[in-house]
Amino acid sequence: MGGRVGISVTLEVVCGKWKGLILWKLLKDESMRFNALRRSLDGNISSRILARELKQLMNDGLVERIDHQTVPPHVEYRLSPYGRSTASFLHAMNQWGIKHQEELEAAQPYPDRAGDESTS
Amino acid sequence: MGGRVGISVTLEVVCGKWKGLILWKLLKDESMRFNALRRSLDGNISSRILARELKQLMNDGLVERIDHQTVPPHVEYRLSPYGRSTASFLHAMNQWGIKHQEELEAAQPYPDRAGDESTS
DNA sequence: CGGCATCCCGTCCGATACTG
DNA sequence: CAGTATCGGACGGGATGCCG
Repeated sequence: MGGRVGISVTLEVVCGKWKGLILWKLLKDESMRFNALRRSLDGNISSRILARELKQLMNDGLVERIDHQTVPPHVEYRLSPYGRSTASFLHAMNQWGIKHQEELEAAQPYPDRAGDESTS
Repeated sequence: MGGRVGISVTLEVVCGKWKGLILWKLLKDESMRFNALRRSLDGNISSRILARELKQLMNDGLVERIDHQTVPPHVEYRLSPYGRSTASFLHAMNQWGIKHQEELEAAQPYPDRAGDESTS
């Protein structure tokens, strides 16, 4: 068929709005605490979503959770050795994304605002 | 912030269940007709979805549409030169996906089907 | 053949509130 | 601080049917 390829697997792991960003962030900073990570991600991911994404990432064996067992809680998240292997395609995606953005700007200096004259 | 990075852009372009697969397919076969492409994708993508994905891909300048203007219709889709540049990260994703699958099998020989009663 | 229209459902994601 | 509970909206994706 051609459908059952590695791409699909990777997509399942990285897809969605946040997973890629989380991995990317964790790839650069050794480990991060829950709320620190949360604030670093554009600042507008809800704790509910972050918790879920993290859980899924842990399920896939990419992220490790270190609970310092203190009060107040101090939990850190970091990439597992295997999680670090995502760097291979994450870097490629990042590079391409940067170039793609330039491409877009070059092709459409003014994103079409059909009808939006704003004469003022 | 750290959120506005290339990754996000790439994710927006490739994310979803099909986009990556479509690009991947088009990357290997020079050009394909609508239904041929459709059948090659695991066989179960609806024409509605394929049409939409293709449209979005064209919007992003990655895919070109060649209409032979014949009756019955003969339309072909192919990657634009820029679309071919996605190979950079697509290959990386594919490689990783293949390895990740092995990793999963090694770790969990029997994927848990918890809650899957399917009483039918 | 290559689509578009309609209906529908499940998931993704976010806001808000609350707990240990 | 590090989550969980609940609600609701938006969107992705599929089934079916029809049209040029």
